[in-house]
Amino acid sequence: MPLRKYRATIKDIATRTGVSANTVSRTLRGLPHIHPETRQRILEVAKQLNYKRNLLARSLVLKRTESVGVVITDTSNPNYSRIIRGVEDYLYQHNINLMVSSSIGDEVRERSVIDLFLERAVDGMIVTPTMKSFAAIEEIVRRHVPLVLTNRYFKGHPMDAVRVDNVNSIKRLTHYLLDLGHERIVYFGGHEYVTTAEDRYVGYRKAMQEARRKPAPAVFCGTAREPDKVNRALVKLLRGKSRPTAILCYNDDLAVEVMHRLLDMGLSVPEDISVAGFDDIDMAAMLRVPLTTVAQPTYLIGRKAAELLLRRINGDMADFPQQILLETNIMVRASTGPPPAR
Amino acid sequence: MPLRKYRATIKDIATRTGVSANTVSRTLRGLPHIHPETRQRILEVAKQLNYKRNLLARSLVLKRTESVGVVITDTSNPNYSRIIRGVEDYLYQHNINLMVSSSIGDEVRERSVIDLFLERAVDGMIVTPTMKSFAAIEEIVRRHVPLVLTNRYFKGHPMDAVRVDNVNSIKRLTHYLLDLGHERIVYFGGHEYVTTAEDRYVGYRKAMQEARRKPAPAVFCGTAREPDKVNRALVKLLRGKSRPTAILCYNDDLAVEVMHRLLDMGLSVPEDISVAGFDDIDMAAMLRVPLTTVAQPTYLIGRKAAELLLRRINGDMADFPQQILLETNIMVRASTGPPPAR
DNA sequence: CTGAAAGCGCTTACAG
DNA sequence: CTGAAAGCGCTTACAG
Repeated sequence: MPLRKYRATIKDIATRTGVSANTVSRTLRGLPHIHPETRQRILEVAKQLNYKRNLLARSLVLKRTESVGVVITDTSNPNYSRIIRGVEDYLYQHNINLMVSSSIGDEVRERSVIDLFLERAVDGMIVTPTMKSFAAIEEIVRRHVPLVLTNRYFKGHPMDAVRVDNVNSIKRLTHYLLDLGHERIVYFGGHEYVTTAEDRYVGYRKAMQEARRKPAPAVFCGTAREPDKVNRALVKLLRGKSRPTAILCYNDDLAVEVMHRLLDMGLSVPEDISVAGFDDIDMAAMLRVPLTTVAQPTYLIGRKAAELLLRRINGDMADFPQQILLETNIMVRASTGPPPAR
Repeated sequence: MPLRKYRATIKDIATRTGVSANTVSRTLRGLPHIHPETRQRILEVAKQLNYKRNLLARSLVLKRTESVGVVITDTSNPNYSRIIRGVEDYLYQHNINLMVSSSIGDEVRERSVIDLFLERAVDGMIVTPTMKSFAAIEEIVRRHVPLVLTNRYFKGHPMDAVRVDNVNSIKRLTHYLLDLGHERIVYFGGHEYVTTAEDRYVGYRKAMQEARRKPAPAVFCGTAREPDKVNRALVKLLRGKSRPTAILCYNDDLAVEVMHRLLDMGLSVPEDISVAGFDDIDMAAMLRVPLTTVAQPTYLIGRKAAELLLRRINGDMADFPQQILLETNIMVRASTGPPPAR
């Protein structure tokens, strides 16, 4: 049994001031045509009762909640929490509340948190889809609730999205390795159903083709959260007849894992094998062997997504669907170098 | 102008089914005493209209929003975002929405986000106070909105709180250093108005006193976000007549900063000087010199806070005010060792 | 400049 | 088993 909290209402102020609720409401909202004395009395009583408006009631009539929902893979992962912070800072300026939920890459949880946001009548959503199902996303669209995707996107479903150009980023990174003299470069890790992993593989292939090298098949062996799978794939890769001289990892978490495995095996990075990642996580520069990687503007992704979403919420549908691609930076560090001499 | 979204209501279902709104409502909530045929018709129409309940309206009458607000220093900092994730996972099981806001250590922003949560009528809040003012927190209490603090607390204001025992944790860490033979140990960094920093200094002093060593004055020189201040303090410390053989840093971010400065100066860690931190951030184990530190159960702090908060929201005031102290772990790594021989 | 009434989409007694 | 009415705390036309 919840404790009964007293909360002054507009009506309370009205009766104590001897005016109507209408007048109180208009005064509180700063609308004109209120007699100065009336206004002052109302304001005084409001303060005295410690009045705070009830946004619930307001939202119900306005059909606008001034709240936005973010569904993201994992709120505790800095790659995502920085996006959240970017969203948050922008929304804060507009007095809009932010609800967050982690999908943890699980389509059931994804569906469930999206449904709850829908029931809660958020004005819009920003989501990094799990990509395991389109149903939940489709439901948002069907209900005409403004939606901006981040990081990933669905092919053949034109929707607003903010992300980096994964294809091009990895292409540049691959060219950098090619220029160092590498020939046997492998794309390693990630899930093929996630567009980021797929796009990165595409970028790698493009670079290889441009350099007239034969691309190697991608090793979609999962993420750092599945270390056993990753390890098996890595061992297999190294045992193959033509061992790669460079490994492009799906992301930094994986690259850290891979690099440490290699070092544990007694190999040297980058002397025996170069390793590169994606994300530029905090520890990348601090590692025993600082990691070459691609820096994503995560905070900015969040901010841009929030900006676009608010435009949509306010009815501005210009350039729909809009794909905002943000710039990445190749951070060259010690984990990559020329291939070993033959 | 927001686009007009169509949304089926209970009334829509009622008219199309030829029953009253009451009956629809009771059916949808799974209450008994509904004729099976009526129920089925209602359920069918609801599905057909793609009905989703409007939690806003529900909350208004129930005086319960099934939402909770979290105010934390910085949602993008893993030390905090893991707390959020702990809160989130627990709330998810109870179908409660989570709103988050960063105070960024700024009392104005803190006040403002708390006020918005209050207007939004959250059922309760979890906050890591900035400690720069008590007013915002007091407002929550005054309105009888359930509140659980995390990490920090206000002296002389008994409130529910979940945190680690900073005093004891640092005491143990200091004893470990004393046992290694250190005599000149310094507590470094943080702000004196933050209870965590203060408590850590107290813990250090206690250990020193127990070992009959003279505690050194704390160097409250701020956090890693104020690198210049920190650096000046560090240089001054090292130039002093009795240079410390070990530095206990307020947190890991600071310890990383300090350690790298020392290495840059050509000093060896831990041969010339030992360095320890607090938090066990991800990179701590991966650094060039892996960092000795205190691991906090951040996820669990969030989870426990959420558990306690839900109990309070449900009217269970047992053991109020409750102070939940969670266990820490001293992670001994390479950044600490015996002091240099004289 | 101000008020009475209706309504947002639900739930809750109260009848029948 | 079902319905009519009132009400949650606001805002919005509409009068005056």
